[in-house]
Order: sequence, then C-alpha cells, then structure tokens
Amino acid sequence: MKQKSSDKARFAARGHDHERCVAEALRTAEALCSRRGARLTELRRRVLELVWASHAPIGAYDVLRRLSQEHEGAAPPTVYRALDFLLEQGLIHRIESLNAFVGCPDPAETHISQFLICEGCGTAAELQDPGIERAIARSAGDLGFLIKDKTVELRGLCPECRDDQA
Amino acid sequence: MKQKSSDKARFAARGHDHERCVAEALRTAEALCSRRGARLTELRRRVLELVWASHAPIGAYDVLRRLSQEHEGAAPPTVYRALDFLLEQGLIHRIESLNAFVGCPDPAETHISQFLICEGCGTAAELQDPGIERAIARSAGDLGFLIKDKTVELRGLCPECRDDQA
DNA sequence: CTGAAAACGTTATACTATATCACTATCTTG
DNA sequence: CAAGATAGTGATATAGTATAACGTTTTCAG
Repeated sequence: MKQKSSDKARFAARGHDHERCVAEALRTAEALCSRRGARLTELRRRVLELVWASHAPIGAYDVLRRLSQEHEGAAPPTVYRALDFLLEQGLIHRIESLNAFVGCPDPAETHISQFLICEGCGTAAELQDPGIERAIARSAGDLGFLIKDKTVELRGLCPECRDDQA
Repeated sequence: MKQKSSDKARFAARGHDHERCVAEALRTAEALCSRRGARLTELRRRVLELVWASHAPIGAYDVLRRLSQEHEGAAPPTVYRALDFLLEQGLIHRIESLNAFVGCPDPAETHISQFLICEGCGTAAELQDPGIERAIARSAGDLGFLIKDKTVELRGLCPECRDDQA
C-alpha cells in the first residue's frame, strides 16, 4: 500500500535506503514545479539535493560549504536565494530553533506542520497532527487571536536514540 | 481575586499601566532570586528591566544599544550573559522565530509555554494551554518520541490589531 | 583573612542573513 | 525575429546574532 500523507509520520530508520528518499524528493519537486510553471533550475535542484543529504536539518552555510566544492563562486546569496525559492514552493521547511532547513517529504500541498527533532541523531520528523492543530486553533480562537503562521518544534529523543540511552 | 497562572493569558491592552507590569516583574524577580540564592546583580536587574520595556520581544542587540547609553563598555557578552542568567532563572523566555527575548509574567515555577505573537503591534502573549500540551504529549507519545523541550510560537494578529484592519 | 567560585571587562571571531548593483538568460509580445 | 520586460545569477559588501578566550574584580564560605 502506498504511503499516504495521512499516515503517522515516522522517524527515518537508521538503515533505510536514503538514496530513494532523495530520488523521490527530486522527482516530486520536478513534477510539482513543472505543473506550477516554477523554474527548478540546476542550482536550485542541487541545493534541494544538498538539503536532502540527510533527514537532519542543515544550516545554510553548511549547504554553502558543500556547494562551493563543485560550484565556483558560490556565495551566501547563492544559497539563500535557492533556499527562499524552495521555501516558497514548499519543498523545504525552515526550523526556527536551529536556523536550519529540512526537506519536506510531502510538498504537494503547502502546509504548516510540526517537527520532532532528535537531539541524539539530529533527525527531524514532520508531523501534521490534527489534534495539535485543533488545540492550537481553539486556544487562539478563545483569545480572539488570528493565526497566520505557526512554529511547533519539539526537541528530544527519537525512539532509536532513546533506546540507546537505556 | 488574585490572578492565577491557570487563568487565560491575555494580550496586554494598549492603554494599560505598563510601569506596574515592570515593577511587579522586578519585585517578583528579586523575591525569586533571593529565595533561590541566585544573584540578581545590578546589571542583570537592569537587563531584565530593559527586556520588560514592553510586551514585545526585544533583540539582544537592542538591549545592548540601550544599555550602552548608561553603561560604559557594555559589549555583546555583557548582554548575553545577563540574558542567559535570566533564561536559567525562568525570568525571561527566548522567542526562536524572532531571535528575541520577552519577560515571563509568571516565573515562579519554570515552565514551558506557548506564545502568541502579534505581527501588528509586536506584543507577545504567553499561554500555558493544557489542551495544546495534551495534544503534543499524545502525538509524541504515539511515535515513541521523548520530549525534552518545546517551541510553540504562533504569529498573527491580536484582537486589537485585528479590529484595526477590519 | 584567604582561597575558590562567580561575575564582569575586553577583544576577537564565528555564524546567520540581506542589500546592492552588474550581468545573463529566458520569456513575451508586437 | 527584435526589443523590452522579467527572472535568475555573480560578486562584493555589510548587517545582525552569538560565542570563545582570557584577564580582572567581586563575592562569599570556611
């Protein structure tokens, strides 16, 4: 059965075939940009690939360091422009508490989500929990607050890293 | 009736007597540090006062600019050390999505809370909504994730600023 | 009083992000 | 196709946020 966006988010298992993650992310990005008439240039595609290098959020300057090894003259704006594009397209998310970026596993519809971030392995898992959404909406509504944007970032230990410590 | 921490958080009204907010925050801080044997030095006390200058989160370098006007030789570490102390004591909170700091209105027990941040007036309101807490705990529990720290920051419009736009 | 710990002063530097202007590629519309 | 408009990139500079490192002063328990 195909993975659906309504399935429970999971932490990427340690041994998983990450090349498939990357390949699928790039394929989805191509399709999405093509459909939208957005230009996923070589540079932007490569930055997306670098963000997807792992499931751990990566800083802009880490992306830059890697990009520089192959792309002469890459500078901060080079990376930030590409990241901005990818953010606009919903292909990546920004993790505020880390000043870092992570690939979105399900970019078809732009969305706001929650993140579980493991302090052991660095991996971030993206959630779209309706219960959390509801609780937030209710609480804000009670106070007459009109929500435009949400940041929900939970740091701790993923199941594997938690077991390691035990 | 005395305000209890279980009461609904509110946005500070525009016309409120802010000097009372500051005075109370400082009084509470004194009492708390005294009880804990923590040293609320003149410098730290002044930084706390500057953070409390309004209900809008303030950046470390804004604190520094103000502090410099009265404290010769104030430098970034001067401010960051004081902010670190205040964070440790739970007297202020850090707003990740703004790289800024805001006074905690109820520092008696250290706690994790949620923030509503108005993009109109800049004011932040601190919440401790059990519904949100529960939803988060359940969601993380389902995935076997052990939460150590939470960041919940909701940006939008407070009631007053929302009315302004209507 | 005195030694250890905490707080602070000072300088340098790292890390994160954006402004600006010039140049190139692509799109578009007559 | 030509010509102007728009989007993307190159390159340099600078703004904004945070910490490292080391020395001096203050505080306080014993």
